[in-house]
Amino acid sequence: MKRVVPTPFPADPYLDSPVVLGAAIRSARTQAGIRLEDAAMTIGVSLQTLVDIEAGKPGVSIGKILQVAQGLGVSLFVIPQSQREIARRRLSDLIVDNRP
Amino acid sequence: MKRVVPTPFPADPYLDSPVVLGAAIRSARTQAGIRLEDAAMTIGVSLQTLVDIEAGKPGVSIGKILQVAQGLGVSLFVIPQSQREIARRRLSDLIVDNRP
DNA sequence: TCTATAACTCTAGTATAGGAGACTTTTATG
DNA sequence: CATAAAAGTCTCCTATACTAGAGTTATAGA
Repeated sequence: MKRVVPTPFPADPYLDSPVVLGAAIRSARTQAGIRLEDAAMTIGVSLQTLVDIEAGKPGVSIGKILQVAQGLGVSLFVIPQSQREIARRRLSDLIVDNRP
Repeated sequence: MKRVVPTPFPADPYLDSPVVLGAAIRSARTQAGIRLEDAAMTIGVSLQTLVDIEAGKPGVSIGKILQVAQGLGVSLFVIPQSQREIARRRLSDLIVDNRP
C-alpha cells in the first residue's frame, strides 16, 4: 500500500507567498501521517480546499487557511516589516528538519 | 480636516484569527499616515477589500492578504505549533508600542 | 510486475469574494 | 457649533471559491 510520505518544513519561516504556507501545512500533515482525505474531513473543509492550500493557491480564504493551520498544528506570527530580519534570525533555528 | 489616527500594533504577535491580522495592517497604514482610499489604490486592491481585511473578515483570500501586508509593511512567519510558545517569547519584545 | 491506496483531477452547482461607484456616518478641527 | 474630510456602508455585477462526487494517475510494497 502507498503510505503518507513526510515532507520537510520550510527552512525559512518568513511567509512571503501562499506556496510557503502550503509547504508548511503539507509538512505538518505528512509528518503526522494523516491522509489528505482524512485530514480534510477531520478539520471540516473539503478535500479540494486542502489540496488547493497545500498547492499554494492564492485564492483560498484566510478563514479556511487558519482553520486548517490550527487543525494541523501550524502557527502564524505577524510583526512590523521593520523587524523582519531580526525575527527571521531569531526563528531560523526553530525549524528542525526531520525528514524520513 | 479629519486626520488619519494611528492605532497600536497587536501586543501579541501570534496570529490566531483574521482580526489580529486586520489590526496589524490597520496599525501599519495609520502609523504611516495613509488614508484607506489612497492605500487601496496604491496597493492595487479595492477600497472594500482593504476595509474587509482591516475588519478581520475571514473570507478574504490569502493572495489579497499578502499583497496588502507587503504593500503596507507587515511581515508574516510560519512555524510548527510545537515551537509556538518559544517563538512567542522570542518575538514579544519586538512590538514597540507607539501610540500617539 | 501486480495491486492497493494515496494523491490528484475534473465537473457541476451554490455561495461568496472582489470591484466600482454612490451614499451615510463619524470626528477632528476651526 | 459648523464643516471638511476620513471612515464606513450599500447595491449591483462579475468572477471565483467552495463543496460533493466520480474518475484518473502515481507509487509503495508484496
